[in-house]
This record gives sequence, C-alpha cells and structure tokens, in this order.
Amino acid sequence: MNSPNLIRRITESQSSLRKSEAKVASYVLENLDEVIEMRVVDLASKSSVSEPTVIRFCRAIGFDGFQSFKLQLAQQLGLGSVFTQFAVEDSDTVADLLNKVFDTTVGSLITVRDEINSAVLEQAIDTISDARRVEFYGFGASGSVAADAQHKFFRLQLSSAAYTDPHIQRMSAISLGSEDVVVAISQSGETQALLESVQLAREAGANVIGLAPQNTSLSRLCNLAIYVNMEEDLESFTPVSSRIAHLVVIDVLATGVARHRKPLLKGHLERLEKSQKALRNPS
Amino acid sequence: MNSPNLIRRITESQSSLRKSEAKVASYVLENLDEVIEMRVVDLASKSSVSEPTVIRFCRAIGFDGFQSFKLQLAQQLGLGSVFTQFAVEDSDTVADLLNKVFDTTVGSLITVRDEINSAVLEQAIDTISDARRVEFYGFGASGSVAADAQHKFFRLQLSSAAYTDPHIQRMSAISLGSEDVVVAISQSGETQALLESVQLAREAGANVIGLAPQNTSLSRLCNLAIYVNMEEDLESFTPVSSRIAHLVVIDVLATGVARHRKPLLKGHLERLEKSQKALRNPS
DNA sequence: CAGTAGCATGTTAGAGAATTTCAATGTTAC
DNA sequence: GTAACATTGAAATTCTCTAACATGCTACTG
Repeated sequence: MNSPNLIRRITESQSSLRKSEAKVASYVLENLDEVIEMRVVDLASKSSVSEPTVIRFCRAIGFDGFQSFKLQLAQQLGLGSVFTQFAVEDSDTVADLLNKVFDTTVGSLITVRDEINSAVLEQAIDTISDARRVEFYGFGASGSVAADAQHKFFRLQLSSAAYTDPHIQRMSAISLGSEDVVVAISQSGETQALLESVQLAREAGANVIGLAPQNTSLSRLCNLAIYVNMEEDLESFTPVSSRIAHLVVIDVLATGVARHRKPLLKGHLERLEKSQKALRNPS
Repeated sequence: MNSPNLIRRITESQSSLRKSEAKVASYVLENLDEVIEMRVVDLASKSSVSEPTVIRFCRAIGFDGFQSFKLQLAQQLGLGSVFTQFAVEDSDTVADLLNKVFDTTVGSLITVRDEINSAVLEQAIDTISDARRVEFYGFGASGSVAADAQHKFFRLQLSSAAYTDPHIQRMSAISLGSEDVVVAISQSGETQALLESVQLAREAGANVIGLAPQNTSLSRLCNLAIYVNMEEDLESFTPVSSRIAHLVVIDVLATGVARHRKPLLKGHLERLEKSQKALRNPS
C-alpha cells in the first residue's frame, strides 16, 4: 500500500517532536506547495531554525534525509495539487476550467476515500450479497445515481430496482421483508421524502444502507451508514460532485459483491461476458 | 499550468534528442520508478553516458536541471501509482478494494483529463451556450449520465431534456432545428440506436456533440467530438467507469456554460424576483 | 581523399547543497 | 545550586550537481 498520507504522518508526529522541529513541521504543513521547491537553507530560515534542525525533522518523521523527504512530499503533492478545491474564476481559460473541475473531483474522491470506514463497507457488502432483493432510492441528482446502481447490480444478476418517485418508493418499501436491502442515497442526508421511505422500509423489517454525510438524519436512520462527506461550495461555480463519490462507492460495493458472488457467478460468467458484448451496443 | 504528462513529453522529445541523450531518455522511460531515487551519477552510469549528458538531457526536455526534473517526475509518479489499473484480487481486504476502486477511478480521470482537447471543449461550451434547446441522448449506463446532465443543465435555466428511449430519441431528433444541440453519450461509441438518432438529428440540422472514445462511429458522426478514451478491462472485476469520466466532462461543460450565462442569469433572476413580488402584491 | 568546421560527448574542476561533528546553551532533576 | 542531559546552532566536511574546457567524431568542402 502507498504510504498513508505523509501529511497525516507529520501531523501525528508533531507532538513527539522537539520544539524547533515542530516549528519546521508547522511551516511545512502550512506551505506544502512551496516546500518542495526549497533547499534546506530556505526551509531553515523560513522556519527560523538552523539547517541541522531541518535535517533532524526529516529524520524524526522517518526519512533518510531532506532529499528523500522532499521526494516523498512531491509525490504526495502530485496528488495534493489535486486536493485543493479550486474556485473557478472568470479569467480562466477553458483548459483551466477542465483542469480545475477534474482536479477538484479527484481531490474530493481522495478525501472521501480516506474518510470511509471500511468495516462498515464490509458489512454493507455482506448484507447486499445475502440479500434477496436490493432497491435503490434517491431523488434529484441522487436519482441518477440510484439508476446507475441498479444498472450495475443488475449486471451481477442480483434482483434489483431503482425508484426515484416518492410514491413508488413508499409502496415498494412497505412490501419489503427482512431479507431485503434498501440503499438510500442522498447528498444532503435530509431529504424528507427519502427519510419517510426509509422509515417505512425499516418498519417493514428491511435492512437500510445509507450513503449520506455524517451526522444527518438519514445516516442516523439507517442500519448501516456509509459516510460520504464533502465540503459543499455553493457559492462558486465549481461543481461539487458528491454524486460522483456516491457512484464510486457504489462501484466499490458492486465489486465487493461481485467477488462474493464469484463462485455463484462462475456458471454465469460466460453468459455475463456475452451480455457484456451485447451491452457494448446499448451502452 | 500543470505540465501535461511528463512521460509523453519525453517520448515526444526523443526524436529531437542527441544520440546519448536519447539513451538517457529510453532508460528513464523504462525505469521511471527507480529514477526518482537516483543521483546524476547513477543515472549516468546506468544509461552509459557521462554526467553532463544527463544534465543536458534534463535541459533538452525543458527543465532547469536534474533536480527539478526529478521533482516533476516524482510528482507525476505520485499520480502514476494511481495510474495503474489495479486488478482486484481475492486476497484483497475490503479496505484494499476501496483503495483500488477509488485509485483506479482517479487514475482514469487523470488520463481522460490529459487527453481531452480543450479547444473542442470550448467550442462545445459556446455551442451549448447559444443553443435554444439541449437534448441528451444515451443508453444503459450512459442513460443515467444523460439524466444527470439534463438535471444539471436544467438548473442553469437551460431548456434541456434527456431521452434514453430509442423511439422517443428519434421522434425528438427529427423535430430539432439548427439552433438546437444534441449531446450524445456513449461508452463504446458504437451503439447502433444512438447512431441512428444522431444521424436523424444531424439531418434535421441540429448540432451534435459527442462524448465517446476516439475513432468510433459516434465520434465521426458528430459535429464536435469530445474524446473520452479509457482502457476497458472486462476481465477483472475492476469496474472501469467511463461513465464517471463522462459525468465530469459534463460538469466541465456545465461550469463553462454557467460562466457564459452568468450575466444572462443575473438579469433573469432580477426579473424573476420582480415578477414574484408583483404576483405577491398585486397593486 | 584530406582537411577543417562544427557538433556531440566526456573529463576535470569548482560551486553549492546536504549532512556530520562538535560546542554552547538551555532544561530538568536531585 | 549543580550535575547530567537534552536541544539547538556554528563550523567543517562530504557529497552532488553543474560549468568550463578539451577531445573526438561526423560531415561537408575543396
């Protein structure tokens, strides 16, 4: 596995560092981008410490020396340049726009990835794998996520449906049983109609998995809540694409379920391949 | 600007390099991972050239010197670790799965970003901005992308629709005029029904923008083709999510259009507000 | 075919950067 | 209050990168 977040590593070491080393640490954390272009002298003077201290800092957080620290940082920042939430400006060219939107999306995905609890995910995969039937609920943008999810699980030969209409959702919800699973998707986690459907599904005994931000009504109401937290930036024209994060989470679920069902599918595999070929057309 | 793909830059420069510099280039390309840990001497001896030649190589491909070259390479490779298409293995934990799926997605997005032609994108934005009406066509997984796109452009007060049914698509297509725009979305670029709808739309005089891989029937048939190339990996259970790339491209388009229409919207909003007030207090 | 001009490459040397050593200062505990 | 220790910085050292120069090769011309 790729070293888990150098930034976190520095943050965590910070307490165990000596006073002047901590100075370096905090400077580094606040000026990540600039540091990769600096020499020891620069970083030393900027942090108001001596050069050897900078070296000691690098050693303290587990590197050979300044060079290898900087190299690792550069690698992380290759991802990190992407971390930032860019605000789109009027002066941007279309190429800038392209990069900003893609990079913002990538950054968000990485953030979400790091925050997802894989234990919960595992439970979700198990639950879905054992389910008799899976239904996906969502409204608005999350409606297309639900549709996509249905499409994906359908390919896995899993009995699935997607409902984006409140009435149909409710009607279906009350018909569910303890062997059924509902996946409720919401960017806000507070959509009233969705909460009602989920409530009904739970009362009917179904397992409800939620994709929503932490500390929202939906995530509290579910049996299993997968937290998808994203900083919303409604001001700027930067699109905040929690729905993309949702889709990728669905991909993870689907992959997990696929693996579970692999032996089951084995017989179907040739058929699956065939249908994939067939699907190449209606795709 | 983030340098678009250092690897490509080296590959392309290769012909214009001197013989011994080319040696360095080919060694670098074949040992990317190791190079970032090397010093000039190492790279020189490994490439069987002298140290200054290594420096000259770095200059030749547009860097200040060896250091800045290595730094850039490290950054690219930070992304590169993600670039790889991970195959999901049975021994993977759910946490591995999570990382692999997310990282694969991120890698794909970056690839797509680097390959998209922003000039075409700009034309697409202009075309959509000037359109009287925008329709999104897609089937299967691309159907939910179309739905999502419609949802997004609808919010921008643009007259838009999404059709995922071949008959309705055709019926709508023939009713279009030269001021209308169709956005055709396809992962394969070869979906027969979609090609037919597009053909009709073009005959009706509409502008067709295509989101599809390069060198496909769809991309040839469109007025404007935005190439979204992704390596499909049907073997493994790794989901290859071109639909996510499509969504992000749509985001870029929407952001671009939003910016175009910003002044327009402003006026619109004021009027809207006025009319609402007027309705509330009929004088 | 020889000679020379110009370019490609390597050798040597020096500038600059990172790292080590050691001394000084501050801090803690007895 | 002082001794032992930890922390930090100054100076020296070592290593890496780069510049200047020299050599050898290639290709063109007389």
